[in-house]
Amino acid sequence: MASSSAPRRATLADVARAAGVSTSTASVVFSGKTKVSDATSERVRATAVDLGYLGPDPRAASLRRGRSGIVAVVLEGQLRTAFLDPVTIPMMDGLTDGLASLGAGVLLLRDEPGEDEASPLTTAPVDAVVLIGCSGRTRASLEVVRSRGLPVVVIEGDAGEGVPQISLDNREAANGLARHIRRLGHERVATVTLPLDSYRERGVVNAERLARASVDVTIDRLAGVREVYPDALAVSAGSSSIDEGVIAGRALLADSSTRPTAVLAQSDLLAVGVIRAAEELGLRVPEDISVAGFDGITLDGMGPHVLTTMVQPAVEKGRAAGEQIARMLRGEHAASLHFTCRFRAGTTTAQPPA
Amino acid sequence: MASSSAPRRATLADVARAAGVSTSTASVVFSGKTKVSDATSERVRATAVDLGYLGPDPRAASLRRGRSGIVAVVLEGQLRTAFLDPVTIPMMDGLTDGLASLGAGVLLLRDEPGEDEASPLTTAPVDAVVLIGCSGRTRASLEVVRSRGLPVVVIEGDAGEGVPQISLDNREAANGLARHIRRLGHERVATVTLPLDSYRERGVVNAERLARASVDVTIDRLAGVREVYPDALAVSAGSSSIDEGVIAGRALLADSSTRPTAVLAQSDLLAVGVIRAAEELGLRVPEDISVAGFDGITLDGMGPHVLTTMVQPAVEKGRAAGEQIARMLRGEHAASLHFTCRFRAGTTTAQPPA
DNA sequence: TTGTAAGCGTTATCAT
DNA sequence: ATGATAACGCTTACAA
Repeated sequence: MASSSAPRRATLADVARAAGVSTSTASVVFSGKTKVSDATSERVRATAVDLGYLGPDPRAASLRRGRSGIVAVVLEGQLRTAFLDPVTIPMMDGLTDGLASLGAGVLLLRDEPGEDEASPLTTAPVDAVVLIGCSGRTRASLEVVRSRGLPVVVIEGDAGEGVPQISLDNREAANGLARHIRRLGHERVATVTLPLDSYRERGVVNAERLARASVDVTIDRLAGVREVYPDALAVSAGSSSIDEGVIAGRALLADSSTRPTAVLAQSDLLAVGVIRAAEELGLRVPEDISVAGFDGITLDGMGPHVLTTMVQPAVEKGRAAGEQIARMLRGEHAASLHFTCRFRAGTTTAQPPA
Repeated sequence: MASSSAPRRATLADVARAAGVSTSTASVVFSGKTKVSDATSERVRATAVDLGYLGPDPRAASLRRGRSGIVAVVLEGQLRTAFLDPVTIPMMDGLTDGLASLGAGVLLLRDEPGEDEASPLTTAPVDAVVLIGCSGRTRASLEVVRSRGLPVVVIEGDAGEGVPQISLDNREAANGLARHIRRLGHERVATVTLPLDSYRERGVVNAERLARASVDVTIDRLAGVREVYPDALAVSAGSSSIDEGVIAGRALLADSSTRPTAVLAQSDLLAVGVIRAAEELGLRVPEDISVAGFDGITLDGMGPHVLTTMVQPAVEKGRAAGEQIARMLRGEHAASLHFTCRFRAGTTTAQPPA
């Protein structure tokens, strides 16, 4: 069918010419932005089919319009790592929702380890950028974004001066959880934290390590607990996962003489791990030991337990980010938004053993 | 600083003029495609800074180049659903890897429920498309993609005529697992399948339901098992998750008179659920009952068990898709690729009880 | 309802 | 090493 030498693709101009109309009319036939008589519309469409015209080229349209309809989301590290965190996915879902009014798609970018100068972020035809978990390497991305003059929103991170951010009441929520534990009568309480920095070292969090910590979420949630239990023993996990929770849980619970009666984990996954570790050691939850989490994710495979936790509005956070982006692209003023967690009493916390 | 009326952004032409060079020279200063004397390069860069030029506009560049550097990935349904499947994430990681040689980013699109005519896929400035799990609604996406004349690769799905696809030896692998079970001496074997279609109904899979099934993965894995155990009882799960595995497991194991000695689950998550159900019922795995999975994902929180399973090369599948896309964009011929699973003997299968 | 015309900001080719 | 020039394919005031 096709001729042998690469036949230049038909363009809107070709169609217009062949149909005997102006390019503007042809354009409008496809965009529907203006009324066109049925007759011409038909004729143009037919000619388009004849010539094998495949519809307006989005690249040309986006140049002309000054919009590509694409918003970049910059995630830390490997996709794998980012999506391991169960709150990421609902958040992304919310984001696509919030962006829906723009009809914008989401371009996934990872912040490259740095050496490579040509970050895709430099050359991607995006209208705006969402930065997630602005820590360490993400700051470099922020620089690129600012130097390109793109609208940007940061989720769970501090981008400083006038960058709208979507934040969570991490300290207050952790504090609330700790108060719940205190109300139950617990006195010996320990906490399992998320990683303190990109090195993700496990172990007891002392003053020195804490001073060097760079992940705000971790710092804030810990601060909230320490407001109630200033001397709570804290151990850091290598990541937010059940396995890490098990490791931390064993470390915390193995020695029955120093064993806490309650453990506050900084994520639900870690909490589940702590529960596993407790069960391994023959401890019953919550009779022998209380465990609370953080996030309020829907956890597959939890069995009969309902985790006591702080439910964070993950979808809403994402949606809010999307909506602020939409505002900025409409030329409106975008604001920082602060979300609060909701306490959920579960079956994993109770009074300490007598 | 900035003047009050919206000051048109500086363009490359502005910079060139102000620096006293041609636009082509200015362009090359930024792209590095040709040698430029240090002197001019410096001057152009300095002028750019002076004028507040933010670098070449990717939208214009992509029109001129005919490339946007973006590849769309179409997922079924909500992001949430797509990413619930633990193989999706490594696959996406592989995909971004495979695409890295192009410097292309990945645009996440969900196949909309249909009514909305203006699918983002119609207007997104993408160079190519990857379709995942081509079932049902995804076919509509395929139509759009073809009518736009975009290069496309399908993962785990049949797009027919000349569309490169990345496939897995689902039937053979399931068969291998079943043979492993038979070698161990099992005779009463049941299987838990993935959903049969988009209705995702749970329950016994009879001939009638099987005839109406539309998900190839499910059909093929079941076929592989039935080659070895033609009469194996099959129950379908509502999704690939631990909770669904528990439900199916209870149904299968509750009645001790009809209880199978081995259960082949079509995914690792389902297998974990079956194991939970077994333990609930006081059955030991693998002493009382053997359980095998499928996928070979790294499963957080599995404890001491190592699942007997077929490890599928998820990352490689994604990478392969990316590489085929890269070939097509270079004008080379792209091929369909077939991947095979690798058997992994774990601790969850053994001889049937005596 | 349709046409005219002026870009959108860049890059590639080919000279010089 | 640099410059002139021609696209790239479309949208949108504005005019008719």
